[in-house]
Amino acid sequence: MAEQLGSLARTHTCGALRPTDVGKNVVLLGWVHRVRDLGSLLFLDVRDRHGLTQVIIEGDAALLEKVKPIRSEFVVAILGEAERRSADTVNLALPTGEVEVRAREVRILNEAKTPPFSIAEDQNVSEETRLRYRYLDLRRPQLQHNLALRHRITIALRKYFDEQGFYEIETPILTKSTPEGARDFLVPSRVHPGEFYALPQSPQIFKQILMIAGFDRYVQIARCFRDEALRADRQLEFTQVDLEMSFATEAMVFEVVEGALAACFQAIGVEIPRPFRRMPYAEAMAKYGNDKPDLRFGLEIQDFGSLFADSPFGIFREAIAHDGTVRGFVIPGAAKFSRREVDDLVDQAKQLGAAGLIYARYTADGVQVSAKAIGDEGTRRVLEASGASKDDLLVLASGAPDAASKVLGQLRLNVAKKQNLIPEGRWELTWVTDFPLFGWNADEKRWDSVNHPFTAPREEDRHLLKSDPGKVLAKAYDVILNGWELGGGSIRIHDRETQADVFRLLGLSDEDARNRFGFFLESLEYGTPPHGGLALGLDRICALLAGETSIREVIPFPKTTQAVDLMCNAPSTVDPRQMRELHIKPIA
RNA sequence: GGGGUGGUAGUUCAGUUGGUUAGAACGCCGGCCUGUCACGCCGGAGGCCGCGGGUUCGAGUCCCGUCCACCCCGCCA
Repeated sequence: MAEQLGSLARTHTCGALRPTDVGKNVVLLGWVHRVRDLGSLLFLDVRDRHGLTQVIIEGDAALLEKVKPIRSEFVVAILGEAERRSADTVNLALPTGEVEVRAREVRILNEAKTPPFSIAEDQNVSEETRLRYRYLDLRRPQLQHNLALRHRITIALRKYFDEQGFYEIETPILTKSTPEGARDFLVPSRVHPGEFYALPQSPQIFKQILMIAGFDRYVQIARCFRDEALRADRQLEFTQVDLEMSFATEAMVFEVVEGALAACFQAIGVEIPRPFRRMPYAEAMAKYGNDKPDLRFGLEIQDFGSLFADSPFGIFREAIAHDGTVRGFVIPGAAKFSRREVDDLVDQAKQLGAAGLIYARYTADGVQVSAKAIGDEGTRRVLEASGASKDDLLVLASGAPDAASKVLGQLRLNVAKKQNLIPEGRWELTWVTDFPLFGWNADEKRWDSVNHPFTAPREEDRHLLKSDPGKVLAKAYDVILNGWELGGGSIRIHDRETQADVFRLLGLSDEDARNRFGFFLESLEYGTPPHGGLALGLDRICALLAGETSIREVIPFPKTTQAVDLMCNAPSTVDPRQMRELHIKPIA
């Protein structure tokens, strides 16, 4: 049934024809977008990724008979002549709308089953169906546009980094497992029974070794793998724009990365102001309860600890007496919240782990507070300090400073979303700097790296390494866009002793360290330049710039939150022979 | 592992306090139509109400379990 392409070559894409092409003999190759059959007059809209062209079939009974079975998504070749449309039939909605192709011959190159959802209609389809028929979803304008944008961003980055003197260098996909950090994906070795490769969580060690090797500036668009829970902004495999620079200071990394992101924004025609804002980690945690603050809206968290040290409200007084504090934020216009709405806020706070949530507001004849013991005077004082107007609602939580801010920070995001306080089309970029180097792991009673174990401490904090590790701040930084972590990095440790000190603090014995990173520790001793870098999440950049809320919309073949590829049905069982060859056996 | 939202025709959805034969739109199939472009008009087919139990005279609707998709927490150096 299907006819042959033969030596037929397209003369124009489906988005190309203009009035200047009128009179030309053309060959179009593409998919049938829509058929409009008017009896002895029939229109075909033919589509490819470049656009849509109207084809007219008229006055040729044999041809009309031949095209009769054509349905949406058939693949066709159109041979005909480009004609100007009469003034009353031009379609200004189409770039090709001033012309049409009068078909002389139509070849049906392939038929198509009726697709489970329409490519031509812009209808909502459940993500499950879209993922199962991803090849059809990819034909639709949204993903066509998103992947085109991703291409432009990727090209812009490669061009930018080349201009900045970076070499693009590849690193292994089959590499060595390093037990800290995310769960590794393991690949059993056939040649070495019982041994495994790991897929890289990031090319971290390799890029540092490239600095030791003298490559000075390295960049890679690197696939990374982490066997962790999936989210809207996290997939098992994702793409990092990984970079590293020798003799780099934090300021140098910031400048290079700001230029790279500016190049990305140019792909959507947006000029972003530079330099970006910088915010110490401690400030981000205090004001936004979060190390990736969304700065598109206010609702900043304020500290009211000093107002409640002698409060008649025991819960606040006690919190302060035990190194805690009272924090809160103002919800604009929320004074009119009903009992039910404020109860909902309190419930949310409790769900987020708060012991409770107190709210306060002005009323027609004074003030109101949900904890009577605070009293009118105390309520008036805190409302005044918060800057709340008579239309606003103040919410308060007490506890350890970070814990209180964390709950309020999450509540802040919920409220902003629900109250529609997040403006469209705003781009709020910021660096978050001065992360702590270590975090206390209460479960295992030891220090963990907040970033990774190769992150350098700030010089002024080095003396605290042994005496007070929790106070040591790192030369580490994240770059944040609209509440998403776009990337993070650090200046690295480049001397053997500091690296050994850090490993010791992390509870890694010399032997453990040797087993896991021995080759790397050894390499540090052969002339390592000071160096640092960062990795950007390419999927996240593309998603945000495409206006999407999930990176699945910029990844051609993503997995579900249950880590399944619904199109090819991976993962799946394998032939027992394959497993035997790999010396492995399922235990469940 | 925990919390939440959803699952009814190919698709997107509606379906009342549990009560006749489960509806709509688009799509699909057939017919008519010479200027359509979301063509129009006429006719038609299409349902394991996610799956399994239970309550009931009677379940799409109520209860329990389970599966799938999505969002969030934990997790993600």
